[in-house]
Amino acid sequence: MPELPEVETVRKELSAVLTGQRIESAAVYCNRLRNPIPDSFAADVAGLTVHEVQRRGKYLIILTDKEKALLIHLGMTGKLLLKSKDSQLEKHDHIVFDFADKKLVYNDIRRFGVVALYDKDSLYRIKALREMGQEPLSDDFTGDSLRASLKGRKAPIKICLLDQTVIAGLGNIYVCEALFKAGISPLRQGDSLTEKESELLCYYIKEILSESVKAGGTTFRDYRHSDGSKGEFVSHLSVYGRAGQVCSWCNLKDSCGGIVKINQGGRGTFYCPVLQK
DNA sequence: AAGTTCACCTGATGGC
DNA sequence: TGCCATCAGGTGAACT
Repeated sequence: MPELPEVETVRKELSAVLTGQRIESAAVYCNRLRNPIPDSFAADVAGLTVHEVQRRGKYLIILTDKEKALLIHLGMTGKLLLKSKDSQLEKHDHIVFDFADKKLVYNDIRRFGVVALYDKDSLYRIKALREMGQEPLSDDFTGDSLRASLKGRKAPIKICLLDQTVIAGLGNIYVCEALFKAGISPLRQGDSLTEKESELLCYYIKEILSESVKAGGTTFRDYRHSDGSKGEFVSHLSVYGRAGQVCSWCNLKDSCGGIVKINQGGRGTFYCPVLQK
């Protein structure tokens, strides 16, 4: 579910509400997430004060005092919801953090997410963070750096772009969308992109992600803002979830294309075979 | 090393 | 109505 724009949206919301706030107490209702939550978790986070909410790829990093950091990944169906103190516990609410006048609820239907507390200095020793690729919205992510990280990659470009060690934060929706905008077939070998194509792909990755952040992300099914509302970017999607429809480019050019759905690595890929070569 | 397949989990949807 | 198969925005382990 949540890719970079969705996680960034939640980051901004949590940062605005929780910075400077203290976790009065916490409760774990189900500890079976991707990694089991240790029994000491609730006691360990109680009393920590939020200093800053950061994002790296699809991970949220909540930095607190006492040199601690909460690491959160929303998996496929994770949500972080800010609720009033008197709100009721709902189905799939697994962890509740109580603040002075709010509570932060971690809800996750499929329980593929991650919630863990680390010492600040050990955080970046975690494999996923240590090996994470470039942030696509940073200035040092360029056509050249993208091409360099794709060097020697024989897997399809679609698969490469989903690899978080190649580039951080892209998921199935935005990979499909960026490849469409750049006119590149998802079937192309990763290292087959020319200098010009890498430049174009880099440009559209930045564009699609930043436009989606502006719209508060994409709610295709489960994703929600921290107030429970939906992300508005879904209406801007060109190919994802649009199998059978005529693509906007073909429509403009009056050619006979249609968006098709294929399977790559066990996941759906949407693209226009006429436009994307 | 890098590519591929599969498991993890719940719920929605569609065919019979 | 029920039952079954399939699919879903992610990732990491275990194969080749």
